[in-house]
Amino acid sequence: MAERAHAYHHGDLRTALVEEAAAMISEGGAGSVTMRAIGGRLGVSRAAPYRHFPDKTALLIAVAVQGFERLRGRLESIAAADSPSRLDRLLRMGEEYVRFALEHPAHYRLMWGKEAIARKDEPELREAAGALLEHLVGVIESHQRSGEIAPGDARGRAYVAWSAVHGLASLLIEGQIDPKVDVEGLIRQTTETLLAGLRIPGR
Amino acid sequence: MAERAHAYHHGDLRTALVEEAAAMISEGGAGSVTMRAIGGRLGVSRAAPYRHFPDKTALLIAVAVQGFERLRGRLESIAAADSPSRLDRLLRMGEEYVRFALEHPAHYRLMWGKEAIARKDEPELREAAGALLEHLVGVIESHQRSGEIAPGDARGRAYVAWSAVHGLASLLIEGQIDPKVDVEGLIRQTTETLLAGLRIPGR
DNA sequence: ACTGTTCTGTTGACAATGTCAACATCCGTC
DNA sequence: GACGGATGTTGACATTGTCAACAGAACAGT
Repeated sequence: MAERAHAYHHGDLRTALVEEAAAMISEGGAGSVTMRAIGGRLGVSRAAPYRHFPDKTALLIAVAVQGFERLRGRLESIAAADSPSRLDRLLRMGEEYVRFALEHPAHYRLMWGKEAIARKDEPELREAAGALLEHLVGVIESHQRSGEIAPGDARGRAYVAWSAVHGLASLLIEGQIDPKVDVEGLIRQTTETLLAGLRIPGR
Repeated sequence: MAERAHAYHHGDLRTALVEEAAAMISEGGAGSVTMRAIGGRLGVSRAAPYRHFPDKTALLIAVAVQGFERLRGRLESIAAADSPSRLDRLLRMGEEYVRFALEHPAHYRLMWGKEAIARKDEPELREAAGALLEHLVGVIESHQRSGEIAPGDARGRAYVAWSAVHGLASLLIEGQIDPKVDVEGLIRQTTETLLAGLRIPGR
């Protein structure tokens, strides 16, 4: 039996835990998620989550994985949509990436593991982030074929692009950017600078 | 008696706390810093730090501020050093930034506040990061005057550059980059792509 | 030197939290 | 209907940050 979305006592507590934890993170940050609090909100006891996750970290990892999957979903829907030009499509993907982080700052922070996730190399998390990267590599390759990005080393160029949008997202949600700055303009400037650099053949 | 110069009073406990906390962070991450542990290592009680910092977060913020200052010091010494060409100097600054993060991953993580620092807008932290940014703006302007970077909006271009190096540093220390990748090459590729993009006038 | 004030450090206590062990309950299957 | 495993509860414990009450040290003014 692969699937069992059956209702035992609570219903589908495992799914409910992940969703409720994500909601609590959005409301009060990852620090506000305690086993007692999440249990209380779902009407179960503090130890109930331990029947579905070995520890709190595992629950938070599930939330982080969900975040990576949703982010990838948003980027893929942009990649799939028709665009006036393919270059514009790539720009919009970069903007969408940053916008996701701005819309869900605490969730995005959790995805990067700094806050509450132990340092262990969690394969689930690595895999979710890896899927995002693979999609980005594919997009880069597609733009290389149409000549808008210099050929060669698609993976390296994908890392460079990822660095740029992740770095900007991180600066923004950590409050390191002057509030007077035009955020939309900065996002656009970043993606355009990035594309200009990628268009030029490296060594 | 040289070791126990001060029986009851420590001497300069405040400074010792910051340095010891930084050392513990390097050894075992920010999670390994507890008031009891740091007190034990310094030979004082668990509550002694409260005579110098209002709470644990304040101590960690002091450590983070120290990190920003040291990073800025390293970048400034590169900026001040003579270089064959100014462009090479800028490349080296970017590489040095990433190298700092790779040498002190836990400390760098702490500087970005995700792990243990409350979400409050701590003016000290903001100021230390701001000083780093101001230095970067100055360097950008100097390169604009010599024509290696397109003119206009030096602050925006500084943010773009900061995003690129911070994003790469973040990806690297969070283990999101395939271990098989040549890290030095990726760093160089990132800085070169960035510079290529900055050389082209945006709108 | 005496004294009082302030700085610095200690100890005891408490609440919050993650987690485990023991127990209870509910479900599908023989 | 009984059984076994999955699911949930309660009690307990260690760890941790933090505060209150206390104590020793330095120092200024007399």
